Amino acid sequence: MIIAPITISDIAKKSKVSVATVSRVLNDSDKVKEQTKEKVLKAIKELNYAPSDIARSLSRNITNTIGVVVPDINNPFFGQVIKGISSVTDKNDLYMLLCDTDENEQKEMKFIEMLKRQRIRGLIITPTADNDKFNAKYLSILENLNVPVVLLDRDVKYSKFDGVFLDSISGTYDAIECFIKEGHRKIAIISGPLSSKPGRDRLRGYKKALTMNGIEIDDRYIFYGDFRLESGYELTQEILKMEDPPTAIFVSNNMMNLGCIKALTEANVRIPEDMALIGFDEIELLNIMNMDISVVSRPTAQMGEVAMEILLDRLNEQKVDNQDTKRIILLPTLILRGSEKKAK
Amino acid sequence: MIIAPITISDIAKKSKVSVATVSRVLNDSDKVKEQTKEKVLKAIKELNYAPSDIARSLSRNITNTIGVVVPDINNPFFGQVIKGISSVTDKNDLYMLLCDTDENEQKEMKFIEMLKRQRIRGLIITPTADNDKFNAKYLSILENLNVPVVLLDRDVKYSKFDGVFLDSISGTYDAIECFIKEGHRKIAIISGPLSSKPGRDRLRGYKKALTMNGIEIDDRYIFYGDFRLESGYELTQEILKMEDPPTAIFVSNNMMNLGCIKALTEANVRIPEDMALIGFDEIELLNIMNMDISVVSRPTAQMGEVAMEILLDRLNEQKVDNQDTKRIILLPTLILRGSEKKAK
DNA sequence: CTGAAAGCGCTAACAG
DNA sequence: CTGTTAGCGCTTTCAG
Repeated sequence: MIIAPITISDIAKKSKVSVATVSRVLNDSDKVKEQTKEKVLKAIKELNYAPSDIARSLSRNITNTIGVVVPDINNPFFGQVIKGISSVTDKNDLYMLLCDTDENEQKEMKFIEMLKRQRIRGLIITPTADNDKFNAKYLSILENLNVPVVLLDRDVKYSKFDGVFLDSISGTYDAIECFIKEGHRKIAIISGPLSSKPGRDRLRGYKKALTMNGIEIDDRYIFYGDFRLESGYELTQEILKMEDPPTAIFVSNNMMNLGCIKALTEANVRIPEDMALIGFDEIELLNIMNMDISVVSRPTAQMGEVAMEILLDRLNEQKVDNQDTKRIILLPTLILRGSEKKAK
Repeated sequence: MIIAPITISDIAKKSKVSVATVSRVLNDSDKVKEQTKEKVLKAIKELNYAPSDIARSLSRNITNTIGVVVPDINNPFFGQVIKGISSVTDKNDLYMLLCDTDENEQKEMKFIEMLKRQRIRGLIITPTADNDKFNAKYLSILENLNVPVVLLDRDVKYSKFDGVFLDSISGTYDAIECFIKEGHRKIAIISGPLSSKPGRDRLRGYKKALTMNGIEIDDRYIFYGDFRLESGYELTQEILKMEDPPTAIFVSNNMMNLGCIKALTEANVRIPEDMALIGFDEIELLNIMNMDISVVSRPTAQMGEVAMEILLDRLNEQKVDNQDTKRIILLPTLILRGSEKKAK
């Protein structure tokens, strides 16, 4: 189904001026006599004309679309991030080409190449692999885009792209220190996998907080999960079976946190009377259900906004080869709701 | 930051053929001698060339992008829908221009006009206003797009666009009938606002089920909410205060359902021993937390898929003016988890 | 099989 | 102020 749309020359003809003049009123560049301008505007209205951005892009040799590549739209984190990005694109007449990689690296590379053909002006991306392994092919594809790239939440090793990240270490540090101030001494952590940076960082924050507060690190209290609900559930059960159990648990992400809460609830362990708890990331439902769990909260929408603003700056830059990488590291907020308390 | 990308003529020059030939190997149209083809391919690889989709679009007078306009990405329903749409676009070399209207009609109209300039080939949209009021301007903007439009979940009055919807009536009907089979006779409904079609339909399904099963409709058991959590919460409190309370409640959407559960929990009303419950729409986290609430479940991702497939069919159609509107009405599924049971 | 050349719809000098 | 014209990067006849 193809319907030839109205073009600029249709307007020119109808209003008896040249296409150049029409173009001028369209971009209100130069001066156009008020009278002719009105004629043109009238024709535009009558024919219901909308200029073709694609012709314009070709002619100007620049588009107004940016690419956004995320691993999973259904993850509330990315939903928020996209909202944040949109809020900036909306104000700047930019379009968002959205790709959902499903955490699939192959798909991701394909998307990036598609976006290159679309001549996106810039890219905001959360790479699928938060990998340590150096992926030369991946990096070269990204670099071959030849447009500014802003990383979001996940880094790409050996790259010098701009990025917006979160300081996991300090978030965890604050949480643990809060436990300590409450009087807890035996504090467990359900950590993420050490192969991921957030996993490592959160564990690091935990250790640092203990050390700085003169509490010895006890390996028995360190548990390694995989960020999925089940592991939070199982590890919590293990914790409950310990001979000398902790009085507080820090859980490194929201899914494991749910698993942990599930295990505690099933075992009739009251929070915080029997076990104090702080988790990483909000869980909206818990708040709704009046379950007051303290969390380290990330400014998600803001991450999207900031990423887009960095990108915008790059787009407006004059120098082609600005080498100074902009890396913004946002701080999470510790939100206390009582679950961190220590029984007297 | 602008870097002139490699063009087709760079390739032509480097491989010493004409641009026409390069174009041919790019589209593997016509026959190209194997040998020259290889030369060209080699040059493409070496220069890391990617053809410009926008130049191609202009020349072919057709793009490969479709517009998707939703009211709120953060609503899990639309997240799923987008996944469904993506699954089809991915396979068909189509790009998705995504717009989030924030339930704002002005924004929505602006987006549609932007999409027109982008010369999208088709549009999938969930209109902001599920309105009865006839909005001539809105309709004309949509029609002026001059591309196939597929409505998703919400209808536009007096339009003849294709669409994918959900049969709310039958979903609710099944739920209520299930209550009745369990032995419930006093069944309440927390309905949505009657100004919305889903609101009306769900109430209609409720009434129909009662009538068909010879149970008189008792207006005291009909409560009107606004689809938001608070109203579910408050109305449930009202229900609990009734002199002759129902033994079962049907709640018309997920947010009100949460509110209802919250109220029941706070009042120590056990589900289903003290009050049976079925809600409309899944709430993922309830399942995770082992809260077994029966629901009428919508095939969300499938709605997106189907919508995109309808659109695809339209794009491939020969006739420009195919008048037969395609309207698919999907059936929800009643998922029983025990919360519908009647105490003996 | 391959090249020349006209256009796709618009912008941007360059004249006038 | 306004018109003419040469592209933007690609596809697509039309010849050869």
